[in-house]
Amino acid sequence: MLKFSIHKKLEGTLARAGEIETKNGIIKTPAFVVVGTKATVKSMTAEQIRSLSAQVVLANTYHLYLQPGSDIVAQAGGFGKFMDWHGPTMTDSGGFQAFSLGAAFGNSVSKVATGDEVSNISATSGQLAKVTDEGVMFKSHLDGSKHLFTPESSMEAQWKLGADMIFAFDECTSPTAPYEYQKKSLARTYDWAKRSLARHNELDTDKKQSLFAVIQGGRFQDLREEAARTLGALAAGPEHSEGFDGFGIGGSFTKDDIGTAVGWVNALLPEDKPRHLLGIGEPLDLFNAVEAGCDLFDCIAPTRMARHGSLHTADGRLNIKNARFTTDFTPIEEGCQCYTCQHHTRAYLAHLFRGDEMTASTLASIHNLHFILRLVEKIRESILDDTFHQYKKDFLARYIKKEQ
RNA sequence: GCGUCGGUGGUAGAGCGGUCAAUUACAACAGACUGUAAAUCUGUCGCCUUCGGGCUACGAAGGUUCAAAUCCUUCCCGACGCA
Repeated sequence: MLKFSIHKKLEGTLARAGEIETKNGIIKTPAFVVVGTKATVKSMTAEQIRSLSAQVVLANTYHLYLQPGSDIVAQAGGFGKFMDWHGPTMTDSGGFQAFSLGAAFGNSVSKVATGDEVSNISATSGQLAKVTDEGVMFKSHLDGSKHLFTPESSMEAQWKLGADMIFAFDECTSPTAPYEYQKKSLARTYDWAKRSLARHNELDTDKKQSLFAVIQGGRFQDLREEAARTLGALAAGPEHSEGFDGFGIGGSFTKDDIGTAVGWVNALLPEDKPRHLLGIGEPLDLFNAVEAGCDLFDCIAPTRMARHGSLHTADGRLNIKNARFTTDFTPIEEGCQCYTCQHHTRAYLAHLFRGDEMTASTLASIHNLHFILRLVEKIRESILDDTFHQYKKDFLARYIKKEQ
């Protein structure tokens, strides 16, 4: 069971800086959670993750359940030990795969909406996930075999995976889902949260794991607020220790309303519980979400972008594969303290990418994770010393739109 | 010297009379990516364009045909075989 303490609140906003204490260490919040879906941060060793001063690693239940199997991970002593990560850990419930393998499958719909999506829940061709009130029927993307995930089975799998913080099984809806569907789905996610909590309490009698409920509701204020109120009421408290230890905020927003919509939720959630914004990790979004009261963020963006050659700099992202970098013998970013920038040039990275060398992914991931981890660290410091607004303004003035 | 088979866009390699500016792959040039179906995916890729189309192209030069990368002749180049 975790302890969460708030050290400083930023006046006039919902932002706060604090600490989460887990049995495997302390997380200074706001914090960026590194994603290691299959008990590995793609292309990186645990030692490299440590060297970045990452605080927490999140793995995915769906993936580890399928391969190598939850029992094997349990035998290994949990996914953290399995991968040689001894700090705090989290697992996602598999709920996101209801979206990524379901409504999103083959539909070029992404988690962050543009706002122009057409409401649509009928495009079901080739989907690998089907949602019912009981749970989600997955067709494994690995071998096509069928697997039913329920709130109960997700809790059981996450129990075996052994993370410090786990998530209730939820339905992550598509940005294209209309209001009526979001409303119906929200009721289901609420029901699943209660089922998750019940099963979690049966399994975790020693309070080893902390369970986060997930707030859904799409882009609709009334649904988001309803979810925050109803699930917030189930938070653990002095007289009710078997409640939720934190909250995840999931589902879809547009980039523009990410701050405001998250704020609707956090204004209503119990203040003394950590809030994890699921799957968000671009600089602008991080600033807005912190300001709207979020404490934790996980995102695949830094590592996936890195593997695809898109690298963060203070002046925006650059595509290292562009022709202009083939003879650029400066670091990705002048002054960057990451291993990659301390030892290698843009030209070298460009060469590794063009040659499809595996080291390209590693070096690029080190850089992007360093960039995002340091960014969130600096955001935290700026809350503590009351310079958040200035820092946000200065950072974004350079980062947004400016091309190198 | 004789014979056989070949010479196609940056590369490899399809096409073998019209539907061919020419399949495909790679390379190249750009773009996308937010709880990882992702070391992935998308677009462009002869020149010009008012995006309708126009022009020049399949070793070179001629020729046959309404029509040629595709057929014929000669030449040049390459591989192999025989001398």
